[in-house]
Amino acid sequence: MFASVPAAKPATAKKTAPPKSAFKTLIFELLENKGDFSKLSQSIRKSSLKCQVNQAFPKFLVSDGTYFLSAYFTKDCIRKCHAEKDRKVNITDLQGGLISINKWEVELIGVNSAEEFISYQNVEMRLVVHEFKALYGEQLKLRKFPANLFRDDEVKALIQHFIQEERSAHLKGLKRDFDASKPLLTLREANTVSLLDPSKGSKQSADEEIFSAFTHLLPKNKQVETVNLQEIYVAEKGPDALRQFNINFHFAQKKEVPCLEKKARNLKHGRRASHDDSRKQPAV
Amino acid sequence: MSSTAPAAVAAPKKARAAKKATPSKDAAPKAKRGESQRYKYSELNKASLTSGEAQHIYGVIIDATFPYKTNQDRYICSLKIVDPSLYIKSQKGTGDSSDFATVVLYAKRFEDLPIITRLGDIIRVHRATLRLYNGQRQFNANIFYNSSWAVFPQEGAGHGGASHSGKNYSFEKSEDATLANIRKWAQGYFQQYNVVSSDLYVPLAKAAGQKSDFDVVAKVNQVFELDEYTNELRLRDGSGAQTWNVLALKLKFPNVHAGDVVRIRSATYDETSTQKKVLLLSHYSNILTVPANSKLAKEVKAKAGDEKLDKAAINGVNATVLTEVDKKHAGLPVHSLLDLFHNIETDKEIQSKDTFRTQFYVTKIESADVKEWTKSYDKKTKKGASFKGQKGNANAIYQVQFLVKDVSTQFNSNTYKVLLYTHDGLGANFFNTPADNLYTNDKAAKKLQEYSGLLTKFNSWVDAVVERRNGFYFIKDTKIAF
DNA sequence: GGGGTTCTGGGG
DNA sequence: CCGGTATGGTGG
DNA sequence: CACTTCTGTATG
Repeated sequence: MFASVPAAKPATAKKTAPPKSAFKTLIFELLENKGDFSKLSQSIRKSSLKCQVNQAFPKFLVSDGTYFLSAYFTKDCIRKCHAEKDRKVNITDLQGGLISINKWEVELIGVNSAEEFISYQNVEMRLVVHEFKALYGEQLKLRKFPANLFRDDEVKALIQHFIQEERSAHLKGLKRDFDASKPLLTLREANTVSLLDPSKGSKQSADEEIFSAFTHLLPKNKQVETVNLQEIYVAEKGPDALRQFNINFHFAQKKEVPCLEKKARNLKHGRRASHDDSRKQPAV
Repeated sequence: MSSTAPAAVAAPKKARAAKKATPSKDAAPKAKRGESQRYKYSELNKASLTSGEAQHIYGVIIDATFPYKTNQDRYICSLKIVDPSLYIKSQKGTGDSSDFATVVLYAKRFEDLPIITRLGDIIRVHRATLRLYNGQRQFNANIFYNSSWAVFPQEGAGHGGASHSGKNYSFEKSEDATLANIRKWAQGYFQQYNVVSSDLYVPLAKAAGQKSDFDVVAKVNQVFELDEYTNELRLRDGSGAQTWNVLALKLKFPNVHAGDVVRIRSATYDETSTQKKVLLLSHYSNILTVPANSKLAKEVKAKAGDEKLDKAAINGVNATVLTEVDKKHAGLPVHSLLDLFHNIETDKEIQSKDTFRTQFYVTKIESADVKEWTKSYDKKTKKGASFKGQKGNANAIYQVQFLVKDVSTQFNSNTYKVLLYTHDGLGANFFNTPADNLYTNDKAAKKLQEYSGLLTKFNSWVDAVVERRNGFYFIKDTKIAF
């Protein structure tokens, strides 16, 4: 949960209590406001998000202790944390640590959910980080296994609801001059009403393609610019490291050791009698 | 008969795994020539705890995890089994934890482990080692080395329909009796005993209070297709009025059906869901169906009951089906809108039929003006005329178009027309009120207005039978259920 | 082993 | 020099 | 034949 976010206090009076997850509250609010971040209450927008970094690469995943989503950094943000003289912060070394995201925003964008697993039905709530601080001292007593926010039952329903409203608004605004004199060739043509603007000359048979041109999803050119994480990785660790990272996929290698937590763990070594070998001896 | 070595049976189905399971070293496989028994099966409670030798066992499965990954190159499937020498005798109340054995199967690949979908199926394990773990008899088997398993369905005779590790599996003729015996015993056991004792799961009413993960035994009241990958199961066990929701991936749990009683191995209470009750699963969680004729399934079914549909429940929180289909179509297969409007162009099978069951939600109803939902129908000209300004209700029929959508067409830009045109009698009872002049019949108009609102509400679904006539789909034998 | 993956990040 | 890979050895 | 274990070599 957020450190200072009154996440438990939705701007609008709701019938149900807010969920015990900052990210879930956030997506509730954002969808309720049709993706308009500026409409969220100031107490939410100006709060800091204290998050655990679940993974730094190849996607930067942060969790609120319950759910994780993907975070994106602005150019300014990267520049600032790389400029720290004494304690330069490497984004890609934050895995396992805590960060406090002090300046941020969220936006609703259209993506391909077949490729982006931090999304649902081609909708993603994108967390853009303008400014953050690494919290080295604090302990990580957050939930160990956060879940994908976009796999939550209620979040899915919420996004479905959003899409459905977008669609029916679209449908309502569609001027449909049905030319009865024109012969209908196929059953599909006779029975299909497309959301696509017929005046644009688009083919009526939009069977395969994906429609996500909803008015409240930001197009690419309206999104806040963020730095590609792979570029950050190369900048911080060099091109060799990236190559090594990719090689590690070819033959799955050892688990990457989070930079921040690999110190205090040389104490335990006594291989507990693992019983995954029927020929090994001792019972318990 | 020639008393030769047992013939290895070619896998009857396509093998799940790519490995071989040729008998390898250890204990039993020392069949002297002339002897026909290479494997000797130990009763669960008599297998040696001290020898450390590999042993071979048959057991009845009463619980199992889904095969899950534990690190870069290890997968585990852990199960509970019983047999006539070691089984849970308590019918209710606390069971004795020593009254079953556990089996832990280790493998390098997901495909090398069994996916257990039913309680009561029989598992055979070759070359397992037995040890005591937390007071339990635990059989460990390294499938990545020389152990192997085979799972035989509780239903059916012989060893057909078995799944197994390796490319093939052996089956000696003496095992016919072994298998038949344990099947018979299991049958009786499941009918007389609860099998899953009450300390092995918690009532749904107590789910919210659980500190960590827990198991559930409940009836699946409904399987709702949430999206192209996911079903939402509606569970009840009679311990409270609530219906619980759990998301179950279609691919992972393809065999869960409405009406089944299931055991969920490992769920947690979702503290973030405020609008409905939700259970969360993990990658090691499993959903196992409890045999329908078992004592346990019957008890749970009797307790769970059905959740009746009422208008107040149509609040957008849970997806709700507002209609019911005439029982005579119970066997009619369901087709998606993709089938009805797209695949029909190429699929001969669909082209050859004209009546389908289908499910959809309504994005818009035309006419937008409810009073225009009915017309006065002229049989000669086959035209409907508005009742506006008219008296009486001569030849009243419904003429309503639903613009609809479903999971299969979720991403495309289309909405599809499904018609309620009652001029030939199709769908005449859909709205539970005969077609009438809605400019004069205020009561009917009001009722239809309410239906209109509920049908187009988010999470409202229509389950309908449609008939294709002249290139259009007409609803029939379907009515709103309240 | 009553559990924690991932080029598999909607079987794992 | 470390660790992963390829190769030969082993039991069934 | 598939698996484990040991050894030597190529690779970085």
